Amino acid sequence: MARPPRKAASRRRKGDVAADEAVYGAIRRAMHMGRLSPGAKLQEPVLARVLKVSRERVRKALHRLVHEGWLTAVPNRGTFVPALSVEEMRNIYDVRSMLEEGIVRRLSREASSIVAQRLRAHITEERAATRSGDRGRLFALSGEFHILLAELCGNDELSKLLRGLLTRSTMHFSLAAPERLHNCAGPHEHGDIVAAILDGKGERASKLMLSHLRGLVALQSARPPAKAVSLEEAFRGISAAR
Amino acid sequence: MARPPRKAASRRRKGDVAADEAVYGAIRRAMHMGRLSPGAKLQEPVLARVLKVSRERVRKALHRLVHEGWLTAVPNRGTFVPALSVEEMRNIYDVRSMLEEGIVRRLSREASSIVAQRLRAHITEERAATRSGDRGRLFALSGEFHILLAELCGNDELSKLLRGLLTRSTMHFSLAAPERLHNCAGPHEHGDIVAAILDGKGERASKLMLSHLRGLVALQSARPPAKAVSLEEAFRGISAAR
DNA sequence: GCGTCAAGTAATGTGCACATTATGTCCGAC
DNA sequence: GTCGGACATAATGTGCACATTACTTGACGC
Repeated sequence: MARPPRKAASRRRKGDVAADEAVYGAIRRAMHMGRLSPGAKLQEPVLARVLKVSRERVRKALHRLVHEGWLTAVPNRGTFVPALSVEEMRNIYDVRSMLEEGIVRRLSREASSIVAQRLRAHITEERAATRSGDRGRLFALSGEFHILLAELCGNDELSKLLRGLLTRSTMHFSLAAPERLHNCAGPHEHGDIVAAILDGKGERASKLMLSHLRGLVALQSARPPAKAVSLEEAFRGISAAR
Repeated sequence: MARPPRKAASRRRKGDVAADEAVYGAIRRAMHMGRLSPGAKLQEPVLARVLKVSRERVRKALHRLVHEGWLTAVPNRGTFVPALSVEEMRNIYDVRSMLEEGIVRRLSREASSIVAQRLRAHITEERAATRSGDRGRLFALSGEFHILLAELCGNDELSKLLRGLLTRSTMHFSLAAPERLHNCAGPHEHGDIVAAILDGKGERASKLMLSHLRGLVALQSARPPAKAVSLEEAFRGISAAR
């Protein structure tokens, strides 16, 4: 016979796959909002108490974040927010350059009407966000532009890879300059790239994208001195309830 | 006071970070040797018994492998060897093309004498392995060639990314055609690419690499019907002891 | 006064027991 | 004979208790 239940069916949900995602998202949000300074230590008991979940769930989320490159783990020491050197950052943008150069080249070669429509719609949204001064929206749109380009290639591997690189890039913007309006130099640069793509000018689009990315690297030079705050403060208003 | 030890210092090693790596490597080796067919289910209790480790350690290794793309996890179902579709494979090679095209272009532009030396040494090794008929060595060298190119660029992010893509590519060679001599069409193709790089012919090197990668995709067309074996047989001779 | 070392404390790491879920099997009804 | 459902079994998922390690505080010796 089957083992008799002891605690008589606790009210916990069945799948609970959403709980992992919630914890993961909460930590990710805190980083994206610039609440965690580079070098900060993410203690499991504290996070478990703040997010109202078990320590094992926090551990799992931290492991995932470490594996994705968001955090750095030191054995028997803990998990930390990485303080990326300028060289690491430059490397990320180098890889992005290679991929995104290929992306705009391909899109310039074979841009369908659907692609053109989605690109133009995105630029329109960016301009609207700029006019209305919606900082958060523009920040998100600026990043999504690069994701959109990758997705329009129809290659899932490509999208996934670039998404990882981009999140790590934009994280540094959040950490370095949360007060900045947007992570990309301006919507008009995106507009120029789109125009070149839709004109079939692959070379020009490629060059514009490369200089655009170079501009982003330059923006990262000045980094504020990163004030340290407690985890309780960092996660104020952020929960795993979602 | 501190909690008194109960079992009086078991003989387990201190760090035990090597144990995780050993389990991870054992599973990875089994896949690389073509012992696990696509669709095979990796059961935690079986692996724990075969590899002589705890189930939690197996779980951790499986989670890592899933996150790296080697395995696929279905909630409450288990972990499986993915049966990659031809489209997924084509996507991987597409991304590889973008990255490796940029790599050879860069190396052609700024190839130092050290780079030249290492490239020539690698080609020499490949030729020696071909002459002596050492299948395993040649197989490994063929893959490492692409890794070497990435590493010579001096970009850690690039190396790491390409390594992930390449292992997934070569895994399919192992799964699809373990009896094949090498995963690349031949060492002479690698030699031609190196020659073009060292001559500073970026365009030619780029075109050679692209056709080389296209050739690899073509090799994958014929896939044998994947006979199913038990995990005990698959891991015969493979242990976590290393 | 300063460096060194030892004990306490709180973190991380891990094995275990239990709950939950899916799968396979058998029996019965139609 | 086949379809449907309930039960048994074995897997996965998770919280908990404990071991181990690192850091901190304090005292002692030089």
